Amino acid sequence: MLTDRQLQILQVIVDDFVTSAQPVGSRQISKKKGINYSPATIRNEMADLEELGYLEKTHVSSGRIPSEKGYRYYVDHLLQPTNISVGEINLIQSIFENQIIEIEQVIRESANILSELTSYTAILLGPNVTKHRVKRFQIVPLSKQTAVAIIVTDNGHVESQTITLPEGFDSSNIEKTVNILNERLTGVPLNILQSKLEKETYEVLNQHVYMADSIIRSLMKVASVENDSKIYFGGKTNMLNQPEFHDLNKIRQLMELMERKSQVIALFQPVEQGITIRIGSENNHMAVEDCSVITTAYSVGEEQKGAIAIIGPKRMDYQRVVTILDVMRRGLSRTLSEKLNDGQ
Amino acid sequence: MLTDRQLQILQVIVDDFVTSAQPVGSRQISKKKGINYSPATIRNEMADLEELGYLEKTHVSSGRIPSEKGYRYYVDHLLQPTNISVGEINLIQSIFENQIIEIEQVIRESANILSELTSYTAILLGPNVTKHRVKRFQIVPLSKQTAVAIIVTDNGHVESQTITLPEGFDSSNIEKTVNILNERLTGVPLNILQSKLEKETYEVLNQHVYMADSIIRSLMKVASVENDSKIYFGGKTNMLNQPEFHDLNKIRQLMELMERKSQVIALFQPVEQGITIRIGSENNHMAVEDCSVITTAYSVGEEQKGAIAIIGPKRMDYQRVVTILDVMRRGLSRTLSEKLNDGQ
DNA sequence: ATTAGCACTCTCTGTTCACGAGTGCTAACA
DNA sequence: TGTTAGCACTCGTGAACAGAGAGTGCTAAT
Repeated sequence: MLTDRQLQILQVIVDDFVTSAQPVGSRQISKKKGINYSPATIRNEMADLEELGYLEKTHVSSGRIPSEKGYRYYVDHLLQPTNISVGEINLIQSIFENQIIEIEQVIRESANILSELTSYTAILLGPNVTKHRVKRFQIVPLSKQTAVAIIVTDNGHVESQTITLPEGFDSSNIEKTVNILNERLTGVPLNILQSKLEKETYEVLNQHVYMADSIIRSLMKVASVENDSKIYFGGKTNMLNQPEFHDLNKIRQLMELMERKSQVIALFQPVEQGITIRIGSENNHMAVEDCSVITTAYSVGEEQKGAIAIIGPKRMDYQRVVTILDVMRRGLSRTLSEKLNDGQ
Repeated sequence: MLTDRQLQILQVIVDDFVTSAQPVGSRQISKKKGINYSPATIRNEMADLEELGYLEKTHVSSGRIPSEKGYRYYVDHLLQPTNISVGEINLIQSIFENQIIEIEQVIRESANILSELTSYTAILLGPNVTKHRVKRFQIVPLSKQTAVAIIVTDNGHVESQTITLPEGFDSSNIEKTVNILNERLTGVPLNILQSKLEKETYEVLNQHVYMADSIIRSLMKVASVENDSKIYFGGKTNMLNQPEFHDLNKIRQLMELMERKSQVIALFQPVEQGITIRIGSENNHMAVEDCSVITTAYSVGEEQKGAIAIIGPKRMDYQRVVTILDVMRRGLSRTLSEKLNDGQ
């Protein structure tokens, strides 16, 4: 267990290092107000903290920097809610005030504002559409062989795909198909749509229209809604301003990570209640081993969840980011849920 | 006018510098086969070429590198068609062979293959949808106040938007509206849809349904199809491997450029027939002053055009890129036009 | 017209050196 | 016993410098 004085010193070191990016020396600490010990005393404490694994040195006679364990202790025990300025809160709120705006646009804006306020990189996952329910099927013929199949969900999300029609599949066939689909599948959530189509609907369709299996196969494509949601970035290049990213290789790794959807989504895993902070190697990915990732989820209505992440250097202003993220999460959840309810 | 020997030397310098990224010296040139002059002779010629503005030195006793004017001369006069390997051609063709694939997917793949083959960054502009014609309108009600308005075009493109319905706008109103829209607007190209809606359609609608102006205002939103097309990237991080981009500032500028849609589109301007090569400052943009941008257009059917660009360092393998780009352009035009015709 | 030879310039790399910041340890002190 | 002053030691940084290597421009010879 750490003594009060050790906690105090750890806190000062983290706070100082976060802003300066320079190893913190004993003299520097002793000059901080609230600290009334000589540098020598502080050196002794720092040696202890290092032995316990909370601090590190960059070289034998440098000041100390927090280790991952040190950051972890800091975020678990020393993090205090900060006040962010009224102006900043207003900036966040301003996104939600515009009434007409589309959901997608709100999220896009949020990503930008988050990155601006934190000067780190913001990633937003759009709300998962797989829980949406089918509101209406539609098939619009384009030519004798092709048509567009459309699914509208109860939230106004639209999926579409051009499909090939079987030879001789005429408009009465289309009409029958659409009727059966709407009758049988309205209200079905997208994530189980494919299996429903394949099993129950196929039977019925087969009895009433010609070449049902061909048309079902086409429809399966539309129903295979990307189960990974859309990704929105803000401040993708912000990391280039951080001194720890003066290394080309790190930049490349990070940029490549952000190009790969699956890896970006992996950053959010596992999803937990509240705000999650993952420091450096806790992210289990080389490209972000010098980064911390702070994630949280927002909810739209009861079932759909989206997620927010801020990626910054390990030397991140955790207090500030946590506070901002919390404001944003609440705002998004409230606003998007309202929009959803308006729509039902 | 340059002598044959000067041309020969210019060509060798460009070719050599393209692969080595190092200033080329006289001794090095004299050892190339096809060159039968001593280093001293070559030095004299190089001094002349420098005086004429085709070559530059990085410092007073370095070898020479091509100036922008040198590159310009090279691409205008010395570029010879290269053969790219059969394997590479096959790789490109392979994208087009898969029959089922969607247009969007073909373009996405093309961007990736292009960046892989060139090891530069590829940008593709999707075909402009503003020339598509309306095939079908649809309004799907979600609740009493909201609905989704959908436009399907003759090419199978789908635009949708949630709209607010006027108080008391019931399903018979919706039906009437949709009928009028389809009757009046089928076949109208998207780029003039808004004005048609606002003028002619408004009149008619106003006579038959309740609160027509409110509904028209909502529909205008759907019709405001983004006139700038979708952008697809391949190998966004490839530039990080180029030695001229060891400078953080340049990287940042380039990355930021690629985040801004309008600036990316500006890179393609002006669009000209055939393949356009813009070298360094010819691009009129700081972020790409050390880059060359090679662009070309592909066509889908008769009217729609998409565009392809390759961004690399000025020290780019122009011959290879031009050849690859040409293969890709033809392939894309042919394949996408076929897909389009299948659909009509 | 071409080329060999030579002096000169500039970059690059490695070395040395002094400086400053910071530490760990010991001994003195309250 | 906890705290502090003092001191020797370590290491990173930046400047100065030297030598090697690559390449040039010029002159004189071919």
